[in-house]
Amino acid sequence: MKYQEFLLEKYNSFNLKDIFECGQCFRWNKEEDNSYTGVFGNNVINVSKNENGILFKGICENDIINTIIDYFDLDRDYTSIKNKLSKIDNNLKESIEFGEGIRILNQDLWETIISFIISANNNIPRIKGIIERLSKEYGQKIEFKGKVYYTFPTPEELKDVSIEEYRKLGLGFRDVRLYETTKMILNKEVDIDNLHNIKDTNEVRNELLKLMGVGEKVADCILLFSTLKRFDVFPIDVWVRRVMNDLYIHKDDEKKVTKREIQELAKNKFGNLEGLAQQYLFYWRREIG
DNA sequence: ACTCAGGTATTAC
DNA sequence: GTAATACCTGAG
Repeated sequence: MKYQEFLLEKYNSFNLKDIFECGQCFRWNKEEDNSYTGVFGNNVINVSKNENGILFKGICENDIINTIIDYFDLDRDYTSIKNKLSKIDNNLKESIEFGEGIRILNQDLWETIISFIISANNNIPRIKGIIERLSKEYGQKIEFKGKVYYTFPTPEELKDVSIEEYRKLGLGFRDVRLYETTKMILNKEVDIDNLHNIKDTNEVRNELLKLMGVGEKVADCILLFSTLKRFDVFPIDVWVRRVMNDLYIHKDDEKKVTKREIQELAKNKFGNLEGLAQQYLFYWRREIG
């Protein structure tokens, strides 16, 4: 646990806003100087861009270089992925030009599960608030630059938290879902460590769906945004439904578009990169309005 | 007062 | 299987 720095000089597909505000994470916040600071694992990292490259600095548990390469998915060739997807059609091409600096982070599976359970039928400011309060109450303290940050609580740290205590943090009806899911994971009723060993995405998905509060959309977000890193899923929320209807389906009422319909279309059009296609389209549509 | 927000669980055909 | 409905909370 010590202060470290890492300057990434050569890079592609790396834009701070695109990465941190494309909807995949909840714990990265913009600073006055336009850098972003976030907590992941036992690390507090500040990321900024300058003429020399991308600068990462902060409190890091292990070697910062390897930590950053892993978390920011730096070994993946996003350029070729974007080229491939851009050829599919002009809509996708435009959305990729808009979000050209997106990278899908390798976020801790447990944290991603809980975060997206909290996201259900909720809005982003409130989701972020709940996650911060949960971390402050049950996580570990880390100090960086005179400010105090808190790690996301582990399953063990939430072991004895009651439904009432969750409710006090403002979780609303999601209190039971956190309580039950934490119990199921601690019991190994669902062995989340083992999920990384399962090849078939649908099989992993079915395991996740056993968790209380994890439905299809949340399961797909977990598959896409966590270390599970499955790109062959297509999370459908209101924005994705809207953009898919407007671009390809053209029904007068987007609520009449079924999930199956969208999923089949996505699979046919985008193939095994559908998850990334979803992310570019989602971000584009949500930002443009 | 009322609607809406990164949906899910439950119940009833 | 598919459709309808309730659900915490806080911001606009």
